[in-house]
Amino acid sequence: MKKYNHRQIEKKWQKEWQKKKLNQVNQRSRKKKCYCLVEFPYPSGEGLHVGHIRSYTAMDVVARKRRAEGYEVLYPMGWDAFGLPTENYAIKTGRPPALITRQNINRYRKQLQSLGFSFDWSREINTSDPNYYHWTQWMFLQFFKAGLACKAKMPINWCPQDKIGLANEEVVDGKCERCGGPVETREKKQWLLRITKYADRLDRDLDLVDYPEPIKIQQRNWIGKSNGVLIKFGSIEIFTTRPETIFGTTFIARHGNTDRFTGEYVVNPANQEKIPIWEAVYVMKNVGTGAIMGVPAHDERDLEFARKHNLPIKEAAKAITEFVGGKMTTKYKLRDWIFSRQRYWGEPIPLVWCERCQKWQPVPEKDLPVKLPPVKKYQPTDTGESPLAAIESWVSTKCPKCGGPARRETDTMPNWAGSSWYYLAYLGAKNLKRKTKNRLNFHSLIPNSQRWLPVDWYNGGLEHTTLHLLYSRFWHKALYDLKLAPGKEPYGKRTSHGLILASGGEKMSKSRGNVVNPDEIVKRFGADTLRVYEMFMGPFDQAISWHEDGLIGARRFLERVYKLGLKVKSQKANIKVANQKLKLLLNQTVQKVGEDIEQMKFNTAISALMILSNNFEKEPAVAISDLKVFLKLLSPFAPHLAEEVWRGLGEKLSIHLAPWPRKRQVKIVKVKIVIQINGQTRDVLETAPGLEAEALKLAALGRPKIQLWIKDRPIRRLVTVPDRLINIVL
RNA sequence: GGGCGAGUGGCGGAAUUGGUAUACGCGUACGCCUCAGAAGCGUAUGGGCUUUGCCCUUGAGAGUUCAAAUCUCUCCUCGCCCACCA
Repeated sequence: MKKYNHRQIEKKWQKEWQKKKLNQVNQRSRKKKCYCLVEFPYPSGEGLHVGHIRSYTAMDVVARKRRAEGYEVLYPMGWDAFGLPTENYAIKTGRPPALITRQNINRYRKQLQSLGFSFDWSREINTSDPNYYHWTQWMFLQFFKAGLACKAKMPINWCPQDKIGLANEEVVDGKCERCGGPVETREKKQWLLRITKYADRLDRDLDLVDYPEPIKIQQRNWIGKSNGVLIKFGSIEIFTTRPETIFGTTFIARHGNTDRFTGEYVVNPANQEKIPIWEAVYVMKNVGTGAIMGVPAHDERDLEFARKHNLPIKEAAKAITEFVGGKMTTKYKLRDWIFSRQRYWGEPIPLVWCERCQKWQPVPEKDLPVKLPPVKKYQPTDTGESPLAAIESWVSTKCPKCGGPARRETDTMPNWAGSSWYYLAYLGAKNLKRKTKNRLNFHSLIPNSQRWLPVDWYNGGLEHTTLHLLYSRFWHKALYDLKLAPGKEPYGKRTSHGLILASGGEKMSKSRGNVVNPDEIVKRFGADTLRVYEMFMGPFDQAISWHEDGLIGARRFLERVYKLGLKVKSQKANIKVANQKLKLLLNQTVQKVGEDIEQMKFNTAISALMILSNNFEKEPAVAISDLKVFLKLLSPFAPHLAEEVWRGLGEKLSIHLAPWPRKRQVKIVKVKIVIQINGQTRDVLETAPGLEAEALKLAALGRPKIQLWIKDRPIRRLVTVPDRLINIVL
């Protein structure tokens, strides 16, 4: 075969790797472990997004490097399969969500497999599988029993025309996305998970993990810890972080729908002054105590409010020496996690309401999972309950405690539930499939968790920083307190990828019609080209636009590598030792690629590989061992092509079983020293390294170009940087 | 309103973290190859000029320094996330 035929090559090696089970992890291995995790996709109808590929390729590169470094690597994949779009599609088409989900998953799996990711497919999980949500429900019950779940009235978006509750996403500019009518706020009793109980630990334990600083900051801001003081103004207790400004208080305000004076007054405990009580829109109900002391002299919003309503604005108050009846306290902005949805396509909440006991009773563990019953209509009911409420035979049940008549909870869980513990589920993926699973307890379901947790490296999207990532940390901590999971934190290291935008710089979306289909690219250019392009296109953590032109560059690079393989294979003389320059470059590349992968600077890693292959091309002959080092460095990025060329050189074992190249010390024989005059580069000197400052000075001054610049002006100063630079200041 | 980022050729982007600005790739031009095209290969490619060489150039302006894309300050523009954070 003389031409780089990506279709044939990629299919061949994918089959071979699968047959040899190259990517299956041995959980009991004695080797050092490395758990690499990427956010599992929601199997939507649109198919795999090129953004998924960016994240998955990056971690695939890391996983492959770790294997080559001798680690036992777990790199799993699964499906975050519950969710609103599938349900809405079911409503539209009348087809069961489970069926739609199965079809979407099959498509996603095929797409992911076509890209040659080294996932351990024997551990595939699916959050909508009853074997999976069995345990999501089980964990919810543990939280319920531990007092972490409670029901409370919460506002929801309500469309009076369609008579359904709406997700935030379905409300566009205050209007219902379906009918365009106005959306109201309604109070509804919802299940809450008490994440606020963990606010302090979620904040504090960020010190224990290796997350990028902006992510830590964003989580801290979201949790919103603030130390302040509770002060009573008569019957109203306010929260302030600035107690010293109390003398400047000219009014008290609590949350209201409009700005209005209540007609009531209280006394300022600091100076016994009588001040009015107002209701104000700008005061937030959920922050602090929901009431503030208005200090226009110190707070701009207070000032604005006071101006608008002609309230007195005092000049700067004296510092308070001792405030009256105050109490030091800590408040958080974080709110409890609303855990119910009035929807069909989610995990049923495994509780029943018993009339006789007048209590919510947990479904006994032996009766788990509470399976989603088949329904005819997926529409929410007119009353805003989930479609499950319409199935009387399912709702009506017996109280597990007293045997009396009882009714099932018809709310389901949010999609964040299943994804909160999936890193654990991968460890027990094989057990989840077993028929005997009901006899397992949680500890034997998730084997070796002590050894395999925390996740060593978790890559995902920035948009999940304050939702999934925080929920999952909370879930883990709750499990930890119940002695169900090891360690305080689930994820040791977190990184994030930048968004891939369409070529115009806009978001890719179906409605804009600018979505790039990876299938076509794999077909036309090959999986390796797509992988290399996505790693080369720009800095990994930054948003970047898609440019089809760049694919051509990646493809050309791989074609040249292919040709290089043919050239080396057919060359007559077997070169054993490369020339000095090449040897140095080879070792620099080993170092550069290794370091760049660790820092996720994939674009410069590929660039270094291109420079090396360009240099190989210029040589009349290349040592086979040198080319093999290059191929090994390339193999995490372009696993199929690297394998093909590697085997073509006579190797019997897969390149992916070969060890990562070691750096060798190579003596540097020549350095370029920049000669500057007044900070401007005027000449470059090539010399042996280790030149002393005095010798360098003489060499520099001896250069004719430099002579011309200096003429007879006196040298005021000399600055030298060894083996790098000399600056002559005139 | 708050927070986090980012502004470098025609384009995507490099820059040893203060030490040759524009690596690598795309595009473009010319040449080779070819009956011809495509592909491939080679050379060139920030701008300007009075072109052995010189001057300018990292959003704008100032500052620190022998030396600034990099550090400091002021301003401008763009992206993302959150929200009336007491």
